[in-house]
Amino acid sequence: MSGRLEVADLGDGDLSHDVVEAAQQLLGWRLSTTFNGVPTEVVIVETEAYRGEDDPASHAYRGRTERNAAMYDGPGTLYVYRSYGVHWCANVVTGPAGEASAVLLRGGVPLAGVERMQERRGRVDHLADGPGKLCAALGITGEHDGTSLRHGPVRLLPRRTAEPIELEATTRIGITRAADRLWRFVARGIDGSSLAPT
DNA sequence: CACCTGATTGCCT
DNA sequence: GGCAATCAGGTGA
Repeated sequence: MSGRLEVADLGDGDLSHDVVEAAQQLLGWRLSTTFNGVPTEVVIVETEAYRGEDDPASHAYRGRTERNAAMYDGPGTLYVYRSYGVHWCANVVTGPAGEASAVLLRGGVPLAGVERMQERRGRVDHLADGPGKLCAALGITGEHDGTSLRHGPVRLLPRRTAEPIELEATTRIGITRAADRLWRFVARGIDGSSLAPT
């Protein structure tokens, strides 16, 4: 479904508010890892909101399981799951605490450590333009599930610019239940060239 | 560029 | 046992 254009609130970095709002505000934020002394970083340009046990498309829809336990750990937790038995996908858990809501990080634009990402991906382009690719580029795996995005090995960093971000809201990708909600958000006009690498 | 398909494995019914 | 919050490579317009 085609979407509608909006402008994201800048937000305050507080992940405890509603997951749909958080999904929009996370656009322009950065995700970084440093393994073996080599930093890699992307700017987030595509997200999807999954609203806890109320959302038929959420992994938490049928309550807590071993896989989705990190979703119940509260805002700022990283939830990583395996998709289609092959890929890792990363989520930012949001509030309210215990609601088990999370924002799936569906795409990023490389900002730093591009050579390392190219090694991990085994190619030079399309490094992080998909949820599985984003994790592969940053070296995020299931061993990072449940870690803190503020203090852990995978860090969420505030956006650098105060410019409002223009975004498109569309239906979520690859799901069958609750497929009509416009809870996918794609940032427009971010290509990484205007943001200096760390 | 749009659409189609095989690969691959863990999770839940 | 069926399905899934995907990816990459192929085909054809």
